[in-house]
Amino acid sequence: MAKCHNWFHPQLALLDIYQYLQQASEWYLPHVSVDITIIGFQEGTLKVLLLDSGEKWTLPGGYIGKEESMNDAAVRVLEDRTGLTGQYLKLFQVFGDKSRNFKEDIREMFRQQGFEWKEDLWINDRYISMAYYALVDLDQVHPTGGKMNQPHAWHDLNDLPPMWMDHAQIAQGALEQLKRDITIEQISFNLLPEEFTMPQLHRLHETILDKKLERSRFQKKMLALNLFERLPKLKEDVPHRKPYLYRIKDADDH
Amino acid sequence: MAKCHNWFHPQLALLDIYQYLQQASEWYLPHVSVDITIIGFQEGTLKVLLLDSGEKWTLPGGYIGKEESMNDAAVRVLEDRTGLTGQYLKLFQVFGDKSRNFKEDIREMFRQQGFEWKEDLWINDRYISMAYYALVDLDQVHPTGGKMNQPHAWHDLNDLPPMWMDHAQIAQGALEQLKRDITIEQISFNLLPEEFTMPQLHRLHETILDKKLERSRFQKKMLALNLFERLPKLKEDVPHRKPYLYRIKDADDH
DNA sequence: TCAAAAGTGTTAAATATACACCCATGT
DNA sequence: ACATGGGTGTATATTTAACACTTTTGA
Repeated sequence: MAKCHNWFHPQLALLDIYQYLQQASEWYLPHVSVDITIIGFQEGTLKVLLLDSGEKWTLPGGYIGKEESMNDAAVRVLEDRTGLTGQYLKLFQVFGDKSRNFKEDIREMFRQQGFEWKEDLWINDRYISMAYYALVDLDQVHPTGGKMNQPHAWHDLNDLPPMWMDHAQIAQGALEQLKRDITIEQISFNLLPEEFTMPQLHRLHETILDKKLERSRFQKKMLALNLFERLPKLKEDVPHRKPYLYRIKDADDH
Repeated sequence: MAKCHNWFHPQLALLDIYQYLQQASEWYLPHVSVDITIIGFQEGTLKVLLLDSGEKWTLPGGYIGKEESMNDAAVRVLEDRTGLTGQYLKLFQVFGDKSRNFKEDIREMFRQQGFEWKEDLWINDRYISMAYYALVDLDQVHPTGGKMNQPHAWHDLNDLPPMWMDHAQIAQGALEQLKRDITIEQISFNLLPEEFTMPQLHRLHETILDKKLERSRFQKKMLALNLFERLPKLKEDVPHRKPYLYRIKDADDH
């Protein structure tokens, strides 16, 4: 269920790996992968969930089953990594360059892990990546590392570590798409807890767009959308005047 | 070079067809196709270039070569059909449903054409469609029917004939994307001749968005963009006062 | 000379912007 | 009481919308 460059785990025996690759090439569509930029928001910065693959990091990804719809594959991969369903998830771009393969990276990884590398391995193929981004409430996520229990961590989306292939570019593309999207439709609340305050939403938008937004105007514009309903006040943990809590209005009926 | 359901031509001998299918499965990535909604504008209505495949019509399409970038494949298909390069061309959606195959349609077509149908034909597979739309100056296009010289025709985009599979849905999606796109970026002029008038552009936007746009405001907004430069007047063929001609300013340098 | 289409201007409404003011809370 | 952050109001600028007026042209 993991991606071409994420399928292994140190504990796996040699046999298991080649067995897994054999099975995968039977179950999945060849030459097509799904990569997800899972975005969270914590302590005033945007985070992205990455997997540790040795020297470099990768986006969580997977393949599309031969009997599986593309979107279902994306939902499956996201759930596998975060344990969450029903999250905001959107295909935002397709990376289809002919030279897009992980051959050299995989060879290096095999060398590091002491596996025998073969030219005709399924995962050496050229892949078209279906690039999704997902918005999650970071505090709700308990990353599992997927079925393979891979090492993983939240990284600053604006300060990415060395990443494989074009994965840094994909994550960057996700951020740019997110910037465009929140100026048109109201989706940003997916990054916040179910109950949130306007100052929180305000800081979130400033962080995503990376620019100052006038406080008064932002609040009025958001409330004028008539999408949120006000609840009693927020108490705990805030040092000064307690802001109102809001949540999305009638999320189910429309 | 043609699409799974468009690859044949009545003149082709039986041998040629199976030979072609054999070659195609060697040259192209499996399970992935490229379909293009080629949009033109004529006599106040939006047109789309369709191929005649017997009972139903299809969008022009093709496959991605194993050594070819996805976008290059789209450019190639578009040029094959229209003889044009450098047109506005954009991936707008991916259709990845698991049940997306042409099995029954192909069987019916084979029956009509008197070919022997086989269960394991390459073209019976499930396909993920990379859906592009292209904007062309209809008067510049001399549709060739592609390398296969298939029958083809311009159809009204708002009054589509019976089409294969989800091709009507794809064309509809292209139109909806175009509506969204022209409200944000100025791309509509790609549907007009190189030199055009503001009334032409005005009618074009009204047609695409399917609603009245106030004439005065539209003209001022367009000119305020500072994207067009005014030329001498349009003469011939117009019945009343002759409008100014415009063209895009500095199309090359920016 | 008149109707139709094109080009431009003028005013009112709606929105965006900037900033001011008051409220609640912890120190 | 005062500094900080939150909530709201008000004056101004900008943009959008509606419509009026003038010009050109063919019938």
